[in-house]
Amino acid sequence: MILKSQVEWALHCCAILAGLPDGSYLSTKALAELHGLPKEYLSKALQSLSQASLVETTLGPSGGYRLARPSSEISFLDIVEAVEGKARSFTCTNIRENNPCRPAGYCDSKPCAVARVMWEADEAWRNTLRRVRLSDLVDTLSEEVPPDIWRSTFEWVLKRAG
Amino acid sequence: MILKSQVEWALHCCAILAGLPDGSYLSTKALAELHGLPKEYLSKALQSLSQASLVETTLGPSGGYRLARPSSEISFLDIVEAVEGKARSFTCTNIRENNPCRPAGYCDSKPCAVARVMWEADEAWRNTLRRVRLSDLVDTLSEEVPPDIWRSTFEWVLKRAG
DNA sequence: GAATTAAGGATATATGTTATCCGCGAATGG
DNA sequence: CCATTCGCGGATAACATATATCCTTAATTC
Repeated sequence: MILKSQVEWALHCCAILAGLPDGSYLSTKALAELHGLPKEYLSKALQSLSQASLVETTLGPSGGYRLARPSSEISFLDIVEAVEGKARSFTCTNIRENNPCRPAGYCDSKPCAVARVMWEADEAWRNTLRRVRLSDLVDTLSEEVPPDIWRSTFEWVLKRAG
Repeated sequence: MILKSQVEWALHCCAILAGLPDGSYLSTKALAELHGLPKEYLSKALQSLSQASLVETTLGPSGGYRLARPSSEISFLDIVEAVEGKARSFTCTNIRENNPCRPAGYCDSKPCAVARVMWEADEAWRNTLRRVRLSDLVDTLSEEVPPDIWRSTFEWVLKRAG
């Protein structure tokens, strides 16, 4: 059970977009260069964010991406689910139905007890991600990243933002 | 991010093994028939349980598997990790190191803030699974599965247990 | 000694992830 | 108006992992 690397990419990109001044956009090219990622493939992750309405886009030179709403209203779960999908990590194939001791056509009233536990764990995972906002990440980064790196990074970004 | 179907298989098999009388074993063949699963491939899942010392085995006719300890001392997490591995679902590739604004050779004091959140969610998932014991599953099943199916299933199993 | 079992290696197939390339239409700037 | 820049989506390929089967070996039972 391993998340796509696109999840990591999307989270880092959103953290950068959160620091953009209002009304400006940042292109895939800039985001790819900043993180050392393959531009074409990163583009797929950003398209996922766009389809989930987490970001807005504009075309042409000086076009690119910006957040569709304040970073305090975007959760980790929003971003993770946009890229990874909303499907649960455990899929129940109902193997209890193969039990040869079952009467034919017997119908279960509840989902399988095994699945219920696995889904509960899945919910715990999602709840943790739901409680963390993108703005929390930005706060943490602004505390932990050395001020000179933080500053020069956003100078680098602003030079490329449209 | 999807768990292997072997996780589902292992959990169901352990639930059956938990109902075996002391000292008896149940073979891969019986477990595969009971759940309608491919015998050879299910065998790989059971081997994982064996390597994790969750079950004990014996060879020859009337051989097979039994739990290595009481079902109250085996957690869902034990079984899931035996099959799925203990690696975290999120792997941090440290793309912050690719930031062109970083001084060469700069070393981070902490793991990436993005990774820390993702790992926290992973821990929440694991904690949920850690808190549920195999004996809890058996309790739930014995309440929910209709008594006649429950009984006939274990008659079926006992007929094949060595 | 014959049958049965778990264990593990080798191999094949299917699916999913990672990645690249291309063409389209929209927007920008000259 | 035109060349460039962009997001978007489709097609495709390389690679890894999951799923599945087959076979051999050694241990055990009867």
